[in-house]
Amino acid sequence: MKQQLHIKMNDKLFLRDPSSSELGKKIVGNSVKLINRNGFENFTFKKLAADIGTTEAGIYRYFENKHKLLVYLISWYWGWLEFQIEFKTNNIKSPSVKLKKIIQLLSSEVQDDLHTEYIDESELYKIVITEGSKAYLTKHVGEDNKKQFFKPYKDLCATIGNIIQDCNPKYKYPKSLASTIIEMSHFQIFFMINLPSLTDFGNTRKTQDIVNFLCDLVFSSIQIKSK
Amino acid sequence: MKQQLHIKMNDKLFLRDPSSSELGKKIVGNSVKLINRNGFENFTFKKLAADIGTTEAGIYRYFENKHKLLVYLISWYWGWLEFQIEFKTNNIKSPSVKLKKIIQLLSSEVQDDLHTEYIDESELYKIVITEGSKAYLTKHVGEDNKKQFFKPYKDLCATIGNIIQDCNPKYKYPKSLASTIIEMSHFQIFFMINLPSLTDFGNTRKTQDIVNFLCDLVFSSIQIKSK
DNA sequence: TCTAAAATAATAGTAATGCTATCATAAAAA
DNA sequence: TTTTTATGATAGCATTACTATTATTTTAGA
Repeated sequence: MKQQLHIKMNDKLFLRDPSSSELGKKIVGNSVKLINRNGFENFTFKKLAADIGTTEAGIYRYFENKHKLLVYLISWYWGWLEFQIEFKTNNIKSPSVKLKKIIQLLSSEVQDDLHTEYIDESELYKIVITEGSKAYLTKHVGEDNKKQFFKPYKDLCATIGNIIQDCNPKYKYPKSLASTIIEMSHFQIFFMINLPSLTDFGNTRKTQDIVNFLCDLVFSSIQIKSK
Repeated sequence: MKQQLHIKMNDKLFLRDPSSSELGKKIVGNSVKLINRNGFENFTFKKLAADIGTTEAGIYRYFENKHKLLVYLISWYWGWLEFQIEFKTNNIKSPSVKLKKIIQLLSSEVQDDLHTEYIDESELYKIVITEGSKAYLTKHVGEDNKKQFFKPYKDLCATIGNIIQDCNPKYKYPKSLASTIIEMSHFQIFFMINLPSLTDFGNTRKTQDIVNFLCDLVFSSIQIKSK
């Protein structure tokens, strides 16, 4: 039996833990596919229920509403990515090499991680790009934040901020630079694909170009003031 | 009579031009207030109709749906801002001074511009920050883009990109840097207010700090390679 | 193994949302 | 003055976003 990876989730995000049952796993797994196919706005619990052969009410037993499910998915992704980062930068000493690796992980298409059976990370990555910001761009960010819904995102941002600090302890904006890296890695991908004139990568459409852009941005910012 | 400023809008965004009638102006003006109060998700044409004393059907005669109205508002803002930028950087020769001024305009709370009677720009600015990305983060970006819905945004990005080029003709990512400036000026404000730990401005909560951060980011990126 | 608890399925129902259609009236243009 | 155009009033309908009820199945504990 393969080693399974379990991401611990904030239990205020669900009514019943979806990872604890087959139905729950189907809800999460298929929601990823459906949101990807239809977009979050056109995604409904009724369609999801039909898709997995259960009823709307069945899904409401797991998630209060579709926004909580979205936040769950996005949180799951950030938790998973934090783990990936930990794993893949584990033996890197140099903070700048580490930072570069993180930018790469943020900007590159994800392969389905076989250590997680019911979530297809490459599909989830697409959702994070297109729907990710909708998790917090709401009137109720404040309350959601109090309930710690954005902890995995904030943790990742703090991790990256610390590495930036390690690169240059005098740099004044480690956290803002960290959130800029995270957001821009995804936005530039979205723009490159959908509104290419907002980027310099419309012709090549290579994520490597985005990595180069972000590395250039980050390292010129933090090194210019280091000596 | 005061000089009136008219922003020319893409006429595929509406069914009847809202700027051509009192009702239309009320629809646009009050939608800004209502979206701000309730958030875009909880905003409905029914509520808007009640608010301005008309009927739902009345509003549908102007806008096909609330998403088109949102895109209209956001486009209007970008058009208005482009004009502001033109106006306020008019006599500035130095491209880097110009760029700094633009970053300031993007990041600073807007005063209600009295040259536009029915739209409160300071309210609209809040919508642009919280709801702006929802205009394009959809499954139908592609079609919307073909209909030129995002032209004002892309024009502004091109304007900024050109100024960046003027600062340093050798800089490789003028457009991506431009879109980064635009997006980040707003995201950092949103984060500062709602998720302050994602920024370095949680204590001060001054938009000037965001301006400083972005200027630092931009000028170290473009000048490091200039001689 | 029997029993009780918990999870699921099936069905129904309700208020709100996102529209479209119709018709009467009022205002503006020809 | 007539005709077009815009608005107002009302109705209706399919879908969404839920909640509630009951029956049935699965699981866990004694």
